[in-house]
Amino acid sequence: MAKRQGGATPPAEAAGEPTLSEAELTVVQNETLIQRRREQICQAALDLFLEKGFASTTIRDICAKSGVNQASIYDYIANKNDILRRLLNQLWFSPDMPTLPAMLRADPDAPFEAVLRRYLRESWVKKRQGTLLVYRSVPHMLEEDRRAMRVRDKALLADLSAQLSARAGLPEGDPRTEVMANLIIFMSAFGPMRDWLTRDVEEEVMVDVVAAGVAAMVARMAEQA
Amino acid sequence: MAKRQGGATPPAEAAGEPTLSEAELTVVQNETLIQRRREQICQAALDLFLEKGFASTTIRDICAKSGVNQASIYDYIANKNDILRRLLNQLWFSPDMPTLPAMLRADPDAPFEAVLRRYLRESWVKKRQGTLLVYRSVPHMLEEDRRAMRVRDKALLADLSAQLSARAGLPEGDPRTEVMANLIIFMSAFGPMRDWLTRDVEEEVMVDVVAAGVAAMVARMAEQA
DNA sequence: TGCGCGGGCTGACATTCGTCAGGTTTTCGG
DNA sequence: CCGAAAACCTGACGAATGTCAGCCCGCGCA
Repeated sequence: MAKRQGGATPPAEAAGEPTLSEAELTVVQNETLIQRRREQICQAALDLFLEKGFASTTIRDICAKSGVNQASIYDYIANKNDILRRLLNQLWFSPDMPTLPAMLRADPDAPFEAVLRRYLRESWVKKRQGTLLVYRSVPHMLEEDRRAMRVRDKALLADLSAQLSARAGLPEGDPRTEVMANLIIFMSAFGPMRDWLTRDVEEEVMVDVVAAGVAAMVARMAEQA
Repeated sequence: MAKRQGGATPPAEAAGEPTLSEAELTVVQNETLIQRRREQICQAALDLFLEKGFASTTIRDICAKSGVNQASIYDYIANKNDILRRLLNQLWFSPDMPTLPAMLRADPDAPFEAVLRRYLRESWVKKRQGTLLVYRSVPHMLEEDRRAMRVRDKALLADLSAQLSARAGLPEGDPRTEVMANLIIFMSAFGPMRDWLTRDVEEEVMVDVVAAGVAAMVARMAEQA
């Protein structure tokens, strides 16, 4: 039987977003089986990475939790790092993970606070796991992947910064909008992460308070202009 | 020569803050030498933990970077986890690491924004490494240590929440002040962490924008009461 | 009924890890 | 200048890790 051989697919430029390359494997041929096994593997790995960290999670752990055999697992993923990359693609680069600047642009006449509230509501839960994974796993990512993440982050930042300038009537390139954009991005990303301390507060209350607070920050910045 | 034997000192309740217990070692007797070596070790370990993560940093790495021998290192620290605990004590539990509620209480008549700005300015750089280390190392901390961190975080949160209620004229226990306190804490903690994207913006500008923004958030919350 | 092939699995490899016993070198008071 | 105490280091042990070669089984087709 043909033994494992993996090639790397180049980043899918088509989607417009940079994507981390996922290895291609040619041992198992049933495509739907591959999909199903990969889902098992990635789900188990995500749980374990969040619980024990990437480096302390062993392939054996992942196999035990996902029910895939220690040898077979290499028919579905190329190596441990490949699992991480697949997770990052799902949780960070996925096109159906909404971004704030995109939502702002899509609805330029809606009030900032309303868009923000909608964005937060949609991404709150989804983002929690992704953000934790990303910021914990930075040291274990390949330099190339780290660069991809930074590129995306910078683009997002510039985009939001421009939107804020426009809405607040500030000149483009004002450093304050950049800082503000930075704050907003990391606020909406890390906010969910912090709720391990606030489990007893209703999600809706949290979203409302955050949205109102951020809107106030932006308004204050605009009136100081 | 007396061989290594470590006992654990109980948390130093005296300081009022919970502190992670550090192992006591009795091999080397020159106390100032111990201090110096420990500093070398901890500094090297901090750099490496931040760069490669706790689990992927080996004792051998730490020895190479600090110049301490692989065997001798166990004359100064009990084990790898003991190094982490010592770092957390320095960077997270240290009494000269300022906290916002303490500064607010110390100066109850000063305007919120001014205190906030002072707090941010004092803690911005110091906090960066500590926060990164803490949030990345959670999976590798002993459950007991994790609990200590959570206790401290909850206390800080409740403290700030109460201060905010008082200053904003909201009833104590209003969930919005808790969310707001949470936001502020993680904002001032994670803010510095994000500046890998914003190295080109002046620190002073950043602090001012953050302080003004947070103050606006709080004001908005107060006027909605 | 026999056979080929897709997929599962046992068992093991080369490394690397944290840790330390015990010998070797340095230091320094007398 | 000596000898003991203090500090340093060589070398190794057992355990755990990522990875995979190669064998096994069972299903569907002839």
